[in-house]
Amino acid sequence: MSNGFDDIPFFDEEPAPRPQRGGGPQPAPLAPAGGAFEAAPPSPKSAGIAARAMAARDQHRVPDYLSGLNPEQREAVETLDGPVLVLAGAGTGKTRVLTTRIAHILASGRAFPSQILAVTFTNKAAREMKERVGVLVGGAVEGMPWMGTFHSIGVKLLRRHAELVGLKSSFTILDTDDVVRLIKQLIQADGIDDKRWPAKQFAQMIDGWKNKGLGPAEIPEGDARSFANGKGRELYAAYQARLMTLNACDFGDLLLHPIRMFRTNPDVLREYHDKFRYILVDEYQDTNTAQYMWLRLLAQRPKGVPQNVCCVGDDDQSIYGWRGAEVDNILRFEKDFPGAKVIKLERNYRSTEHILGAAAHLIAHNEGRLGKTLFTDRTDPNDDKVQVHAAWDSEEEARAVGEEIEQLQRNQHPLNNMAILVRASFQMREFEDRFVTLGLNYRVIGGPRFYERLEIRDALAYFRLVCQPADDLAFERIVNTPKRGLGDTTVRALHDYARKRDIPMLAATADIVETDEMKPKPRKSLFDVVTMFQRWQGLLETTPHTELAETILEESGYTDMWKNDKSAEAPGRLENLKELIRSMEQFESMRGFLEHIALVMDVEQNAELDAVSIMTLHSAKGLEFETVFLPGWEEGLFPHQRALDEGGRSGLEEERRLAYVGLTRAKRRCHIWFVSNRRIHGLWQSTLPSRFLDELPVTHVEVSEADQSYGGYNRGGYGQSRFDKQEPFANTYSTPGWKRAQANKTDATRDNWGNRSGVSIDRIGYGESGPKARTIDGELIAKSKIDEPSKFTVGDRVFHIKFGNGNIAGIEGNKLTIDFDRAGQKRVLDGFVERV
DNA sequence: CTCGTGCTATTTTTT
DNA sequence: ATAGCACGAG
Repeated sequence: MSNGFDDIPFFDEEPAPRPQRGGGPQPAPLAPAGGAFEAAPPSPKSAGIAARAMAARDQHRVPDYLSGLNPEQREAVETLDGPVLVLAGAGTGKTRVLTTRIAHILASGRAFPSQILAVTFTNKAAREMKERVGVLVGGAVEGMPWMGTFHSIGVKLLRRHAELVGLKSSFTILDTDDVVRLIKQLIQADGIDDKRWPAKQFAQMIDGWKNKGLGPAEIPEGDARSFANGKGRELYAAYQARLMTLNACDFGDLLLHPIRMFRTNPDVLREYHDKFRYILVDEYQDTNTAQYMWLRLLAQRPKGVPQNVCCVGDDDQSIYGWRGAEVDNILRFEKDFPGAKVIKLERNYRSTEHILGAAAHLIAHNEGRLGKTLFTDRTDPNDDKVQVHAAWDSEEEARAVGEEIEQLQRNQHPLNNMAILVRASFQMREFEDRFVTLGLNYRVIGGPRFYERLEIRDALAYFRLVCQPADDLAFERIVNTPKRGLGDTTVRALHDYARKRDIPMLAATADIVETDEMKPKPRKSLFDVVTMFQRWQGLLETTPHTELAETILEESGYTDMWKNDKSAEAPGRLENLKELIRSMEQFESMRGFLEHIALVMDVEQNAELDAVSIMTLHSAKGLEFETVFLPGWEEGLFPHQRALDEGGRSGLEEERRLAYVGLTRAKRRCHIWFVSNRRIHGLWQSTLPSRFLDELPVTHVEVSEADQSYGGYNRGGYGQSRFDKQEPFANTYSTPGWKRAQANKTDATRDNWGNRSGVSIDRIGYGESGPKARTIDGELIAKSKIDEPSKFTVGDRVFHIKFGNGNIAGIEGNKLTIDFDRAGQKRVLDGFVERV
């Protein structure tokens, strides 16, 4: 009680009032040394850390939690005053720095837990950070109310100040599905053809604008015109207006409303300036413009007051440009925050030198980097090089990977330490099929998510409507689910009635059943609906929420609907509904539960099972595995054709960063695969090895010729031994396609058929000239394919290695449509056929 | 209103 | 190939 802090509970969300509250420059150290910790409740762990930290400081010794850090990490942790940018390469201990920094701020008494704003992108990252800070500090995370995702913090701000942006504090959060349905209504209401102008596309446009921080008035004229015959802007405005009447926010609003609120209410902003003494941002390279504006508003300080902002990120791992992330944010940090200290973490603790060497050499092909080079001291002659494998087709690829995994398994490697990282999710199927046959456990990460399932969304709509009678989207979703004979006509009538009177649809329904506007049948159904909801609302405060949830699903006939459903998935859906109820148990109320899942759409996986992970490269960011398999390194798939077409050079660079992310996930072993034939959209396409293979350094990479046991590509895994019979095609590397790849590699403008011979297998992945960086020819290749006149003409008789002889039926750039004698009509790349 | 057929799109994903 | 969706018939 002596220092004035003792009465402030350590875990308290709001330790204010603080001595110097009320604006103006703030002295740097807030609490007297030890204040925060002595005020802690009797938690042995936190007291222990605190005591140790303090003791250590008194003795001029390094506190325990700092002692394991390398000098750069320590600098990043200990530079508490002023802006800091930590450029943390993959596997350099980024999370450790962040969490230790928080612990250090707390231990040195610089701030209370509630005065630290720590932002992440995903709930998973937030969860991990909380856990790890908890380990360091001992439970104090409970008292860190401002650690979370941009969105969850946004919600928190908005719930407090909703009225400042014209919302009520009870606003609902709409997810993508709701948004699309709402927009569709608006498009139709406007008499616009919703076939030509899909709601989904417009939802994405709005999302894009919001990512840039643009309201309806601020969007570029061109954008506004490009949708629905120039009605883009009006539609956007109408959408925002509709959200207001619904008292709802979409995800973008969770960022934009706080920004607007801060801009129009400087006094409120100042309150948060006083509050947040330290700001930390994870994965800074992924921030979009709106998040950037949000952050800058909060980070501002009066002149002379240090901006204690610490952003951690890696420009080389920026893989979300396509959804609005601005790498530029990280590149210009020093300009935005003058006097910033930039600390590079380049010492890698994760991977072997071969893996790092390969990754570093690959990423060096990108321009516009801040430039880091990962290194490790750890060199072990037993470490494998990165292995590149070729397979005939994707089926063989899956088979070979399966074999490799079984081999590792026989050598006592847990499946949990292995992952298959694909570029696109359609690639997963083949692996799954194969693993099912082999009886190999696997888990798919990031597939369709629990809360996005139909039955879950339906059930949630019921719950939402009970808690929020004004939630019209929920109403419309379930009013005729299960079927109650309420069709489009009825719902539209309700909708109109509600809009005219400016009341929610449920209320409108309650009104309308009192009248004779409806025919008897729908009227009866509507009456039942209204009665049910009134009953449930009455139970809301009195009945335990899980029990109420069950009641709702029973009484509404929703569970019966699935019980009577004969389809194969019905039992699973019922199971999911049970799971849903179970997951509600850990929440205090139905409202609390709904709030949680609006933001946290994922559900934790069963960690006990020993299984291989299968996921996309995107969802692999931040993870690590002993052994990583990277299949599908082929032109068109990886780098993806669309990234090339739509993103040009920067698209290619983002793909390359993705490759970098993939490689750096591996701790000890990394296997890359490419195939010669892949089925894309149902038809077989011949494929070229990815240009990224050319960009790997010879010193760290080894080409494994497909082993006999795999049936080898030159053994004719497919189509028997056609290869063996065709003289010129002794192996994949002397096919026309491969030759063309070689030709392209050295000179993209060269004749695609540059008939060069003598290409040996040693050349795969790198030229004889060794690992020197080459110019990036992605755009040239992409363009040349379209612009160049084809070497073929319609009607030509051609031979294809897989499909045999046929006649050309059509030509589109380098893609030929061919009527094959035996295989029927196919589309193939011109590089894979020869005139006969 | 419901069911069945035909057409289209098909990278990556969080909140 | 295939799944999801929209439209038209019953």
